[in-house]
Amino acid sequence: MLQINIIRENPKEIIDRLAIKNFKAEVLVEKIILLDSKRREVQGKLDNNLAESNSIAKEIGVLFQSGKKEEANTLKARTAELKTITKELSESLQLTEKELNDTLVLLPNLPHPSIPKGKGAEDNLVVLEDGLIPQLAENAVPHWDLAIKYGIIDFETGVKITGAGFPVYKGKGARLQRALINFFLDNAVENGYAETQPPFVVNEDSAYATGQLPDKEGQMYHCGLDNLYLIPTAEVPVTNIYRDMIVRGDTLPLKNTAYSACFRREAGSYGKDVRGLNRLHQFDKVEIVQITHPEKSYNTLEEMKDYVAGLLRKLELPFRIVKLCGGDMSFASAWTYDMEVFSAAQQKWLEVSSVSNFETFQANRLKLRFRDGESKPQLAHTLNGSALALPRIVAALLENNQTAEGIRIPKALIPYTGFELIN
RNA sequence: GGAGAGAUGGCAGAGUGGUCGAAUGCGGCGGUCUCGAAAACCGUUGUUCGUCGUAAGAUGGACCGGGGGUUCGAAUCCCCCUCUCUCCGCCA
Repeated sequence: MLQINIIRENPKEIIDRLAIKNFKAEVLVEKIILLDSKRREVQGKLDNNLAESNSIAKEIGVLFQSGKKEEANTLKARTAELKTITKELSESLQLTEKELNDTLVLLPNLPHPSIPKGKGAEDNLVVLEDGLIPQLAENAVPHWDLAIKYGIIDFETGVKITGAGFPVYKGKGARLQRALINFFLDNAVENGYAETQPPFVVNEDSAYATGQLPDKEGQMYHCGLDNLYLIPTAEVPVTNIYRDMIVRGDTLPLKNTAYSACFRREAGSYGKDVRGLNRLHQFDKVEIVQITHPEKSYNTLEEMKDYVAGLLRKLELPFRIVKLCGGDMSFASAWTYDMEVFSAAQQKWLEVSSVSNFETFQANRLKLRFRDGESKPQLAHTLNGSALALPRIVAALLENNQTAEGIRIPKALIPYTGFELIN
């Protein structure tokens, strides 16, 4: 959520910058400015009313104690009038505030000034390509066929026990999952991220604070009986650790990593994009989260980007990094890098990580602030990224490393898997 | 699932319906003392929204889990909700 004072001070700039995200903000901004000034006007009146009521109440108290009942009763008559006005005003204030807030949450985050305008994925900027794209043998097959061939991922049994998008990993497939999770966590810890095990289910407040609610409700699995949501990413519980907090400035940056299963309804997805491991309802991911000082967040973004690139190099996967254009960026992000791995049998780039700086957009809803010395609390910046999401990594590993003897495990991973070959 | 207790400032913990944003202790910050530190002593110590001000600040409002109500006046009384804790039951 954007801060109201920024909108109040530079409405024109807000509109222009949101246009980069192909978002037409004129009407909303106008409405917000109007509601904001109404809010302040009403609040001023209400405050004056309450001030008068308060002072009369005090007078009455004094009069009662000195036994001047009649005078007290005269004053009571006046407070009755004030009371009606106060009630009206505070109802009006509540309504205005709610409407203002409801409108405010509709505005996406401002893209960083360096973000190019663009319609969609085709306008993203490739900032780095790394690794060699393997030349596969004639008879190379996509990962869903390899999964069956080696008996490591069982999609059909997943359908039986749950439904499509919930595969069962078996044998070396399951072992590979566990190896990747440990590999990613160990790397993150070595890089200064504090390992965390958050709940996989969150309450409404948390889902709201990180922006899943109110608008992306349909993307999450909901436990109606307890009104809890299955997390779509560890970002939600991990970032919420810091909800409603004012931290000391010298404790920044706060760095956390967490493994979690992620649950996504993926309503509306269909077709060949969902084949095999490409898009699942439940998947595993290791997430990295940082809370930083506003002045340092863009250095941090680069650092996180490089960190993820390092992981992909260790896995010996060909990848590219794209800087998303305005049109392809998420609602809450100010700057996003996507990391895409080349899956050689599918001949496709698969997104395996997304690293974003949200600046104060999330912190504002989270009420996550820091204080430098004695100064006023100030909103922190939040960043997060996948490091990494497993299914597409597995897809690429299987496809790119297929040989006549079996699937070769990258060197860095062998200590974790305990085997060099899936055969 | 059953029974009970509770929710107050960073923490602990008081608070006959009026002068309570809230005692006290701890912690934090500043100072005195000291070569320095500890101890002791003194002072200070929340968030948020208006208005005025370039600012420092001044001033008014709100906030004692959340929401309603009673009252001239609510941390204090009433109702609803949420959460936490204890005991019993069940159980990884």
